[in-house]
Amino acid sequence: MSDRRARRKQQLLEAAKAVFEEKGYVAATVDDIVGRVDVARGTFYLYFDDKLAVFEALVESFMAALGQCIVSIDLTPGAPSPRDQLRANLRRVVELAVGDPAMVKIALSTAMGVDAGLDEKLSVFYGLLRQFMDETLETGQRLGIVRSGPRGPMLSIALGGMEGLLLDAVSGAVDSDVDELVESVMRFLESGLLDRPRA
Amino acid sequence: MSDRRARRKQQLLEAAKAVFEEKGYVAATVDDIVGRVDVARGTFYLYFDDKLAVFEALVESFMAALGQCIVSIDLTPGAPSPRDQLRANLRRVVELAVGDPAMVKIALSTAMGVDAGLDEKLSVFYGLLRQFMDETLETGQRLGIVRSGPRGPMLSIALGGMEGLLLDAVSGAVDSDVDELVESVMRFLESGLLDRPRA
Amino acid sequence: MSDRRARRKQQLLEAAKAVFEEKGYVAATVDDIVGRVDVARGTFYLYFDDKLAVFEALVESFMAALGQCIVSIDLTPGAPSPRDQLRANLRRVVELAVGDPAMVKIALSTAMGVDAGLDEKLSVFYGLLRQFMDETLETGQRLGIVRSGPRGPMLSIALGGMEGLLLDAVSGAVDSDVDELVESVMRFLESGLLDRPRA
Amino acid sequence: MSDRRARRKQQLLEAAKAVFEEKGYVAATVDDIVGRVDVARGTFYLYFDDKLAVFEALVESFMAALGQCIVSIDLTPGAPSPRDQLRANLRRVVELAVGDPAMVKIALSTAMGVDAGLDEKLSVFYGLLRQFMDETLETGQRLGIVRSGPRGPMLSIALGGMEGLLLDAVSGAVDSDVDELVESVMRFLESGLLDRPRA
DNA sequence: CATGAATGAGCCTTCATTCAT
DNA sequence: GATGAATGAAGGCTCATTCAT
Repeated sequence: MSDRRARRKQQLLEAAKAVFEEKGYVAATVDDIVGRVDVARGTFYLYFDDKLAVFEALVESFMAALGQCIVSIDLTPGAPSPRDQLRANLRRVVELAVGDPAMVKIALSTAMGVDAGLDEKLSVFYGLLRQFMDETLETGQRLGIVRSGPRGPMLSIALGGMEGLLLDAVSGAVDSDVDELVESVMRFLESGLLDRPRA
Repeated sequence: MSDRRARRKQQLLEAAKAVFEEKGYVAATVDDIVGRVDVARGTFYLYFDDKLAVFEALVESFMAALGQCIVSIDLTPGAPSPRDQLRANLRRVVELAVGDPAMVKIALSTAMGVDAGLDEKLSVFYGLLRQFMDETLETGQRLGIVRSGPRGPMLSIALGGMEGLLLDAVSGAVDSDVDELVESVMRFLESGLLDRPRA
Repeated sequence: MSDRRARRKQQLLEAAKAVFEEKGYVAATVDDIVGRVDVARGTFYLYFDDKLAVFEALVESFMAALGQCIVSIDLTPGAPSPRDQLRANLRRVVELAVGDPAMVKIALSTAMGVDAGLDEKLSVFYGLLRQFMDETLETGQRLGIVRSGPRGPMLSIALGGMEGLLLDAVSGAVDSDVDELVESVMRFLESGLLDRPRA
Repeated sequence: MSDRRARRKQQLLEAAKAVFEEKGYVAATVDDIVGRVDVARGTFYLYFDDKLAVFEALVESFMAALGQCIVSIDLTPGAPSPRDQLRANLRRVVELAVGDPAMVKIALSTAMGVDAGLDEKLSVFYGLLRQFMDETLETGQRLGIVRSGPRGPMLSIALGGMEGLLLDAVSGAVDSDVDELVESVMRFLESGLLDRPRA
């Protein structure tokens, strides 16, 4: 039954996720993974070509989910304000992250440098994300919603800031309440960290 | 001949830095390192206990340098404004990073998850950095220089943002002009990304 | 349903023959075989004890067929000349070989060294063949049809020569016209390769 | 010292030769090989890239030696008769074979089908050998030394016959006296197996 | 009869580390 | 100090074979 197969594959994916989170990709062994599901080593290879394949499956599906969270700002009259749409995007991303802490750690701390092929895919993904955000920012600048100035550093800081916040949230360094996280980011985007500089 | 020893050790450290940057800690082999210095494999072990030791030496010295960059805000009358002191701190960090791109990549992309012992040390370092910044922020809030509100998320975003910016700078995604990088961060801290929300 | 069984078994035998020819015994997998018949892996084991069993079945049936091709020289008066009987033997062997090129390749290139048990059986078969030929040669020598001298090397060369010719025929290195092959061998047996040595 | 290395490599080559002869390439394990020399498994990989590499080294050096045995027939006046030169070629080949029985078994029974790359090299070698012999035969035919007729089958039979004889010689099925082996082949080449057919 | 998921022994290969020279 | 040959633990992967359905 393909049902059985699907279940087994899911078990292996989850076991792999846990193992990768705990030990990192390289230290993780196929034995660790199958040990968690209590199946033989060979079984693993019935479902994945090799160790890298599970890792890729995990990261890619997470990246796909992340991609789903982010939708273009709708500028048609009657649509919610860009600010609210941005907040909605943020909220979806934060919810995704908070709902799958292990994947956040895996994707953000161990995914790069694991394999040339995967690195390439991740780079492409990050590149697309960055480009998408860049276009959004450009539109925002035209509309006077986003402060003017070179967008490159803004993007790097904003994306890095999100990564930092999410990582700290899932690792318990900051409270992982979705509303609070979203508002924190919004405040940072809106007013930065320092109080209004005089003049 | 302690001079000779020191030079050899330095050669090995630099070779290791280059190799770690190129291949990541795990994929890097002791052979790669000694091959660059054109020295026998056994020689490596005359200078370092094991592979992890070089890595730690590199990361720790970088962390130490980083620690030197950051000095407490001097509130005595007559000292430069806190804003200028913050900017000076930032500038030192950015200069350090831009001056040693390889270490930035190593410390920020491959350092975590490599080894339990190293992870611990890094955590401690990050924890101290975070705590120091937290106290700084607290002072800032008391003085009305830093916007009020929970500091945890602010810290996570700010530190993550710095990481993101520095990584993108050393990898060429954004221009690595020190002044521009410093000003970008300052603007982000001062006004965020979005323009003044109306009302 | 013993008919159905027989058909299935035949399908598997033919699939195995093709796979063994292409990849050799060791590289061939049970999966390759069942994949060709589009049958599940377990099914294979309903018809054969193990991988070696199919191989043996193939080789043994080929050896049996080969054995059928070779009949003792009939010396009764009125029988065809020994030369013609030899030619007839040869023709049957050549026809068998040309009609089943895959088995020729399998039996002559990959059969030895595969498995101790099979090696034993092959050795026995070759031994019997050799012994039979030896007796035939002896008779021939007594009748003055076969040149005198030690028969061992003659046998080795003649049998090896046949193998070489048949292998080259089925692999396309020499033309595989039955008549031509038979006559080539006859000429070799009758006059060797070199022209009449002078004096 | 490179001396030590050379000795070790030689030991491993000889151990590998023995193992390949006994078990065949595929059944042979690197463990079998190092076990014979009583070194650790890793040591093997200091001298050869992988299991295939030793095998290739063995086969190629044997093929090279074989190539050395065969020299073109010298037709200049005053040179020994072509027949004697042929005999000398034969003798060198036989001596090589008798002096290294294991390699004969390896090269003639297990070398094909082991690896695509090696197969290619062997095919090229056999092809060259065949072509060389073909040219020699052609010259012989022009000079009236070699019987006329299509050379393809003659070559297949002669080469196959040699293989058969050498294999049987090294495996003890026929006496391995060099002179006798050479003369057996010469007789076969000169007069075939059957006695002079009448008329 | 047929299926195909599961098993697990076994092999190849890598590489950090040691140590005799 | 320096060398580099040797070690051997460890892990990825394959595939013949079994067995519950």
